[in-house]
Amino acid sequence: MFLHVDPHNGLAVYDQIARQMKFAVANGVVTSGDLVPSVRELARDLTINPNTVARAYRQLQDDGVLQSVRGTGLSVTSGARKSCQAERKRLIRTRLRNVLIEAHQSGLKAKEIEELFQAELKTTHRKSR
Amino acid sequence: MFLHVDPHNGLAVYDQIARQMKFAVANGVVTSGDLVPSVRELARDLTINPNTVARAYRQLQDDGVLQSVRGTGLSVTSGARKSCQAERKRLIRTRLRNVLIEAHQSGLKAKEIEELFQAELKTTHRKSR
Amino acid sequence: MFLHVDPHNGLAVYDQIARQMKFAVANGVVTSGDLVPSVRELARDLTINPNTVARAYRQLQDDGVLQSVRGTGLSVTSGARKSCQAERKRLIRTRLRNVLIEAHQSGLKAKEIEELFQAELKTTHRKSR
Amino acid sequence: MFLHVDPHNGLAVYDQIARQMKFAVANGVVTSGDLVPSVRELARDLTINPNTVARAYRQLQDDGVLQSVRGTGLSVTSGARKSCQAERKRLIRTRLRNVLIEAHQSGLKAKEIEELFQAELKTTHRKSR
DNA sequence: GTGGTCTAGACCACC
DNA sequence: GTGGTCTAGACCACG
Repeated sequence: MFLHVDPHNGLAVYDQIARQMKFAVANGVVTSGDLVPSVRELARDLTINPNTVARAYRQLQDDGVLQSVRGTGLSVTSGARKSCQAERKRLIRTRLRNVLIEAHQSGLKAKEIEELFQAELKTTHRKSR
Repeated sequence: MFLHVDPHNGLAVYDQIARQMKFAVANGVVTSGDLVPSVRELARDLTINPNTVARAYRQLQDDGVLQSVRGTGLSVTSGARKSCQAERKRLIRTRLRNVLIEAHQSGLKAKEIEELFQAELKTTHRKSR
Repeated sequence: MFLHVDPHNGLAVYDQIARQMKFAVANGVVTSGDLVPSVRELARDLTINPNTVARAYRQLQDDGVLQSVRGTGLSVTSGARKSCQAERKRLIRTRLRNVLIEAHQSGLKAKEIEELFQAELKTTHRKSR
Repeated sequence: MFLHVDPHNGLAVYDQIARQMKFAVANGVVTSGDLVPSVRELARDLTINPNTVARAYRQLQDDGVLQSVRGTGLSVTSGARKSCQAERKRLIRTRLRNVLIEAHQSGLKAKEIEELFQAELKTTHRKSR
């Protein structure tokens, strides 16, 4: 199973599940039509409360990532991959903007923040060429 | 007064106060030895409960930014500016790294993320020459 | 329950709770992963206000002794025992030094203070063989 | 002037004055019959509120260390030195006992606490032979 | 059920 | 006037 959860990390457990599921969809780990694990099964695997899994799945349905297949379970929707990738990129852009805004307010010059960026970029993307 | 607060911000009010105060210290808006507004005065100005202000100030004491002067009020500690600036920079670096890590995991190439960065940098730092 | 509190103690109630909790952790009365009593339960047992307990627990979180498990309660962190023991020993050494410094300034000779020490040691450690 | 005061040190300012005065009396820095500085003068020297000095002097009168000399000021009482020395010794004994009690509760063996004591004693009393 | 936050109002010691 | 502590009661998100 590609999901793992940490009750100590500050983020709500249901949110961790939803995010990781979207991540998995965006990266093609699960694709359109795939059935996701049942609420009970996933709850057992992660040793968490089934209500929590149900809540995560409900949110994923609200976000159009999952759809219920009557009598069978929940499956990944057809347009899910594209929308998850788009949401992901949007999210990253927003967070990047927020960091830059704060950096600006802190008095960091464009040059300084760019140096920081290049340094971090090297460490995070070093193997991605 | 240099502080303003939004109860619908998602962030706890006491935390907003503490952060903005550290920000003000880092930028020299208030300097070592200055008395910060009294608990009651600030609570009145922000129309919030004095306990909430007190909690923010208590946290700032725990963080070594403020110190109590008995019967007089709370003053900014001597080393506060440097430590606040350092904390601020550290915070920004960490957040920047987190965004880049997530971008990397999302499959964005170094080139793509750099384009995003340059675009956002222009909008946030346009007036900082 | 291993906690008891005296409102007339001079020490703040929330501080008494925090200290005794650290004490309990240091001595292994509660160990890593254990859930501490809930805020409401402990408040009821000690017949004090839940906010006071919450404040004690918040401080213990700040000190890295407790961590919150969302929707479940507060648990003792993994490294807590060692850090609590270390803090405890450090505290005792400091207080001992302060007493000796004051004794020295008061003009007590090493011999006199040692007699005092031996006398008190007998009464406090008589059963510790 | 042999008195100095720190508003940041946690202890009440009036208490700092009273303690230091008793200390000075115990050590013979000021002796029976000596006039202590007037409230106004001392307040000016320490740049603190005269009320605070007055409170310290009032407590010293209550403790029998100072007495008012009509139209002249406050002088050190005749038995002050002995009583201050006695109080000082009593205070030290109490604090020493408290440290030992806590050490005992922390599980330190008599041998360990004695080692700590001897080590600290060397550093504090090294020049007092 | 759990903790987290906030409000309201009270009392204290200190300057 | 100042901060520090405590009580009481409310609302929220989470599991």
